[in-house]
Amino acid sequence: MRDLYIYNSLSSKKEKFVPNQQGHVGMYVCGPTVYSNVHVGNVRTFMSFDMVYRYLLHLGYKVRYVRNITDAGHLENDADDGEDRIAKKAHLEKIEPMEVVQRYTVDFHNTLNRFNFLTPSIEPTATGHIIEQIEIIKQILEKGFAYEVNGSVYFDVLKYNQENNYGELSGRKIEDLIHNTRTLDGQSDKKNPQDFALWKRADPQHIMRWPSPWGIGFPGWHLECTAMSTKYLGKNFDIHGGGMDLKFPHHECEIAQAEICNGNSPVNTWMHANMLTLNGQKMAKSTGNFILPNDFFTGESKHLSKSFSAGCVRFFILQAHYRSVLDFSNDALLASEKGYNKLMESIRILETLNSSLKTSDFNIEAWKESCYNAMNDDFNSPILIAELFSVVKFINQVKDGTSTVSKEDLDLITSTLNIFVFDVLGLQNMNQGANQYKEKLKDTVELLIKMRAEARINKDFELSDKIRIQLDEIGIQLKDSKDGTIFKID
RNA sequence: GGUCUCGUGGCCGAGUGGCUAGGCAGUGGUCUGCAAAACCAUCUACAUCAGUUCGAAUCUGAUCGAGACCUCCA
Repeated sequence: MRDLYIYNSLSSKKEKFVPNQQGHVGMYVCGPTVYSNVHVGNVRTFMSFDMVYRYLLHLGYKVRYVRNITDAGHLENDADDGEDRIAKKAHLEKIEPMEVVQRYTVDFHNTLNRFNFLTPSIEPTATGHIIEQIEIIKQILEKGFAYEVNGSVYFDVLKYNQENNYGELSGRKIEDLIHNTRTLDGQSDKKNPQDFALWKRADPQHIMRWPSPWGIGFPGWHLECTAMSTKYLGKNFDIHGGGMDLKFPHHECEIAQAEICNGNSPVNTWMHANMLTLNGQKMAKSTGNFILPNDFFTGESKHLSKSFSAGCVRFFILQAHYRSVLDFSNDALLASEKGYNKLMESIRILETLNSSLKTSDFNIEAWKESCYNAMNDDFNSPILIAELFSVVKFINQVKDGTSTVSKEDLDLITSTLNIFVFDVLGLQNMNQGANQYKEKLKDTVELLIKMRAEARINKDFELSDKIRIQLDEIGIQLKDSKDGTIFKID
């Protein structure tokens, strides 16, 4: 099998992926701050890494996939009086911060489950790692790269930059940062605006508070990822992922903290998933320009003309490369839905195909290789999907009798499609989950098909059309072919 | 204002110095009692201008336009 190449944000190049430990991969992905429902943009990022995780697993790697839950420390802004997002929500709703965390963590998991996500190996929380975070702050203070002011501790970015390169990931120069930093009110505690908080003093009214050597307070946002990635994946690990918008300053700060604390660059391959836009603008909670996953299922949104299945949405998202901006629109989703249904339908047809002695001009081995080549080239799911459609066409040709397939190749198509459609892309198999009702429904529809066929033989087209049209209205579509009639349920 | 990315046919989206992904929509055909589905064929492209090259949508420069980050954000 060929090598896997991944685009590394740190070098801005596609690089051959070689894990630290042969056969094992450590991957950390920045998870959500659980202060509100995840929107579709959030889902896209996590889906990108779900696909990465799935493909690495398929390649046979033992992957430790860590995706955190931020349940403390994420401030509204960087000013001294910046409010913790969770605490703010708790104030507003007059409930405990941990009730906020619980509510939206559950929502997060429910949403991802509907989109058929695999569960990460570890899903640690910031509040569960306060001790580890305090230990890191101590080390950074000891090494002289942080300073304490009024019960808060800040990372000294300018000092760090003397020996290291702050901005190496996002391609920024410290001089530009200094020059361009907007002055915010209430930043008096910091020596420089570029410095970032490792620990913040908690005001008496601040409800999220922990004791520390510097007084009662709470950890800074960037710190949790360093603490948890180091704890579970080590001082140097293979892949760190997150949304493009976290590249600066969040990931830059993570690198700085780890460099000082551990003495080396923490991550070999940085991966950044691009934004999902709506009306050409980034989907963001703060601007109100977003749609929630549930809107797809109900269809009740000004942006949607109808409801869409989770599988269809998943297909829509994976039809774009994870590093490209994807613009969401109802029309694009409608087009994807048709393509998705066509793909799924062909998988169903595949089960009914008869093999013959040999396969006519379709090279299954070469096709399979093309699928792997697509994924090995920086997880190019759109190319993979294009390849899948080439076999969809072939399947339909065999069904129509214009092509033939050998038993061996039929098995190879089936196994390869199962790998890429279900294991790698994570598209749900609508054939699965069969139950007694489904079986009975099938028998019922087949009875109607038989009745319609009889009506057609008797040229009673009024009755035959009535059966077909009324079934269609229910959402059951009949498809005639030379070999008889099959049906499809939307 | 600074840094970066992008601008592909009716829509969405790959790709790349010569061999014109794919899906959806359109058109013609096969099939059908009529349809639908499927299959076959087919039409729309590479923002603009200039340069490099035997050859550029792909490289370079300029222009215009869009977006991301610089402040919380997946």
